[in-house]
Amino acid sequence: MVAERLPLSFFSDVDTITLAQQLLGCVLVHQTPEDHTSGVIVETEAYLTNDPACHAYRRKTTRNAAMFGPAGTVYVYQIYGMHYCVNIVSNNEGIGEAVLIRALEPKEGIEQMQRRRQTTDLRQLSSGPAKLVKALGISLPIHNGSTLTEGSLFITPSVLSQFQMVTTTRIGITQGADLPYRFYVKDNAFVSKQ
DNA sequence: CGCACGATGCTCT
DNA sequence: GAGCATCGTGCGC
Repeated sequence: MVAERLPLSFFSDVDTITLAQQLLGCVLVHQTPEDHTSGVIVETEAYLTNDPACHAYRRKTTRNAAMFGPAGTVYVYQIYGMHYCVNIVSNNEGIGEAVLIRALEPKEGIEQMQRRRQTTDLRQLSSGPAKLVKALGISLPIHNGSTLTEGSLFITPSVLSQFQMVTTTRIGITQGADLPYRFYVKDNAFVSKQ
């Protein structure tokens, strides 16, 4: 049984905070002819256009250009010189908002993920925004600016029938640190930080 | 166990 | 030139 990609309307018909909440339980998939890895999204953060922590807060630049694309666009950026993080762009074209994917529960292609992450510890495979990018083999040149309705990186519907969601402030930022824009699946072992 | 810190390079000021 | 939506290690308790 192969789950279908979520349609564009899943990303375009809701505001950014709602999308961040509704992405919990959905499955992020990287599928190429030689590779199939995936994980259940268990932690997200919303970044809004009027939010000082948002990369698109000031203006459109080379780095953040993908954030201004239509909902369902992929935004990948490099952080601390050595890591990469992946976002799902939300809201209308021209408005720089997105949802950061912060943690996955490993689902398919676990051996491949273990090779990429150089660890067999399932808890360490994708329990952080840069960890999951490495585990799934997401790359900036290939995926930044791509669309979830086409291409090798996509999202399929929720596999969690019922769960409790926890809302907190976001992790690792100084600006906008008091905003309650982080969401995660309660008691899930793969959330980056309870 | 938890906390502190260094790695490392690009982007924007 | 400063700062960064992180991670892994190393040390102290």
